[in-house]
Amino acid sequence: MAPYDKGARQRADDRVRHANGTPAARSSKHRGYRAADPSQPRQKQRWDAEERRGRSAQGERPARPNWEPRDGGQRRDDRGGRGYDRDRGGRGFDRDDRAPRRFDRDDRAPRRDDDRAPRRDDDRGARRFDRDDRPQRRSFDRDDRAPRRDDDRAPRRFDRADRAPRRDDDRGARRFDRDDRAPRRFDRDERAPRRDDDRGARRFDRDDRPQRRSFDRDDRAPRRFDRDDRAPRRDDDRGARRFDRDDRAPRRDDDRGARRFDRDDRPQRRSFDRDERPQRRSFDDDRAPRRDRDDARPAYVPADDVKLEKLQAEATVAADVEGVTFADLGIGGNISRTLAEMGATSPFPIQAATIPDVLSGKDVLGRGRTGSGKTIAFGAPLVEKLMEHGGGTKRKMGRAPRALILAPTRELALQIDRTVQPIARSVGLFTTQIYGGVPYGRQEGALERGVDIIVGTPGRVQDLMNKGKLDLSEVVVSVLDEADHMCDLGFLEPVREILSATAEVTPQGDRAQKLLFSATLDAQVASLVSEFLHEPSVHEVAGEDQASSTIDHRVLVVEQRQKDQVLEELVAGDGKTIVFARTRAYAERLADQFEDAGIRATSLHGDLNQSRRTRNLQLLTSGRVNVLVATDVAARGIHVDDVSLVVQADAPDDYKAYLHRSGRTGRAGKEGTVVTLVPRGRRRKIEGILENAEIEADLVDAAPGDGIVAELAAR
DNA sequence: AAAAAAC
Repeated sequence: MAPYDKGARQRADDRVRHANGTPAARSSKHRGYRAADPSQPRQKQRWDAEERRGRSAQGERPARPNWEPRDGGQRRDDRGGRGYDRDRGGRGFDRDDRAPRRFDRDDRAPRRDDDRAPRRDDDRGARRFDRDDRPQRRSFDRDDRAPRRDDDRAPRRFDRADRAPRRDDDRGARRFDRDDRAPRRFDRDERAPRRDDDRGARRFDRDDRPQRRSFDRDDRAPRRFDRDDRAPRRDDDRGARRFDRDDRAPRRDDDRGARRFDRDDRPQRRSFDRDERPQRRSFDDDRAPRRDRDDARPAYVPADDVKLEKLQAEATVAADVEGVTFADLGIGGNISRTLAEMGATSPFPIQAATIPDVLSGKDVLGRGRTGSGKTIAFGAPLVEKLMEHGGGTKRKMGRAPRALILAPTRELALQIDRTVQPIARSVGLFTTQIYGGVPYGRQEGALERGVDIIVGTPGRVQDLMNKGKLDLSEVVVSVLDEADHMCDLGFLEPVREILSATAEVTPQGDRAQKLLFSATLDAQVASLVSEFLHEPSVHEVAGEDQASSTIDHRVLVVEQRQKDQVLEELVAGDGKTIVFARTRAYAERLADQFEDAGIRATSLHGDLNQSRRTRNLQLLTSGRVNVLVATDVAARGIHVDDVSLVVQADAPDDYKAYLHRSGRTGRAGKEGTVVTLVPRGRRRKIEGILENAEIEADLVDAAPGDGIVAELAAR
């Protein structure tokens, strides 16, 4: 099949070039601009016109990284690249992006109407949005189902779509709201799957473990010993409440479950014990503590083992929560009904475990894979809590928010709001999103009117705080989603400042609450815990630490120079695919390459403006594209239905990244495949990562055209 | 080292 954008390459070749052969920018306003030699007649007049129409005014793009293959590089130069999205408005930038527009156009028409009205009222229009969205989504879904249709028209339509980019762009911005709405869908989807995971998968994991075990044996041996030591403590402290994980499967389950905890928890302890060394192996783990220590503020020094014990998690077993209702847990009627409408008819293990503690006013650490019900696990009780002693301040103009939920990425913040907003609205409370990349106006306006719950990302929250627009002094419940990640360098400081600005006690004199959640909650949060939490209870879901048994993990060892081709073959299948790349540039380049190969693909990374980020993600969720090439911005928390394949074009940095990335597939009890590509030289590294993730996968040599590649692509 | 997160 002929690449539909073949002309682009051709044209690119006609451009003025730098000495190194890199196509020069076409406008003096672009970086890298190089005037054409007047003596050299332009080869194609047509170039300008077309350029203007399709990609003119694109943002400038930094010089192409020298490591970028020339082929892809050239093509990329035609499109906006890094930098073009940086601008907040984002409007007007869209033009640059071909991929998105093409696809968007088709769907957008419908949505547009809906978009407008809502926009303004993120906080309030919840209902309205929902209504509007649903119809849309459905239609989208339908589209998804008819892939063939798309395929047929794909190329051409896309091109046409290109032309109406601006319009799209303008709306793109608004669309945020709409996208947010999508919420329900997500929620529903997430839940269904989880349930399976929680109940079924986990057990599977356990079964799987034997394997891993053998796999890990070498390294883990030491840990086991530790584990043994710890197990007892845990029991002692916690009495293993309802979960006798230890009792039941002391052998294997315990080992594994415990181990994981140990691993996570240990960093702290270890840092204090002899254990420190072993940890290094799991680089992730040992890093956390160190980082903490490097912090300006006093390094976290576990006063004693008691404190550490608090980090020991109580595991909830799915079977133990069967028959339990939200009402049983203390959630009121309105909220319970709303949850049911969202598809959460009965609590999942993590919810059953954390809700009572949150309602009782405790600080809570919860470990649950995104979508395992984590959002509701903190969202529902948070709202319930605010309502309980919200009393008089309700709906008061300009009231200060009383709850804050922070997430590491804007997309995740949006997704969380989609779940929390309906819950809050059901009892008359308002939420608002505070994240970067979008104009201040609406956010500030919402704050002026008064909101109850803030859902956002650290940067903008801090920004508005410093500008005096956001008063956190009345925040009595703070939530950190992906808490361990929020303790990464770059996030920790802002997070600390934000938490420091929240209330210490409630109007009733109780201690303000802090809730930390993550699928990979570990000692990385130690410093934060010691600084802001008070005797937190720690929960996890038994077996959740394991990659779902419905996920097939593969590692392909490829020649570096054949990697892109292998990737192209892998993503050519029909299923929804998310490809993870280490850098934004590579993600963008791969998306371009796939598109040029006739594969409907788009990208998601920090170099895109927010409107495009939102839109591109929507392209995948709606099924208008099959492939999303993303950086780790999409690794955590993002839920997209029916992702059948996750491809790691670059190996993840650590086991956590592996777990989060692979968690994008294998949901709803469906099968999922995770394929990781590694160059020969990196075999060691990936083996270590798999080991830490407790995942077993064979490393197989692969080259373009190999049967294994075709087999995996066909899934 | 990169990515994310404010402008």
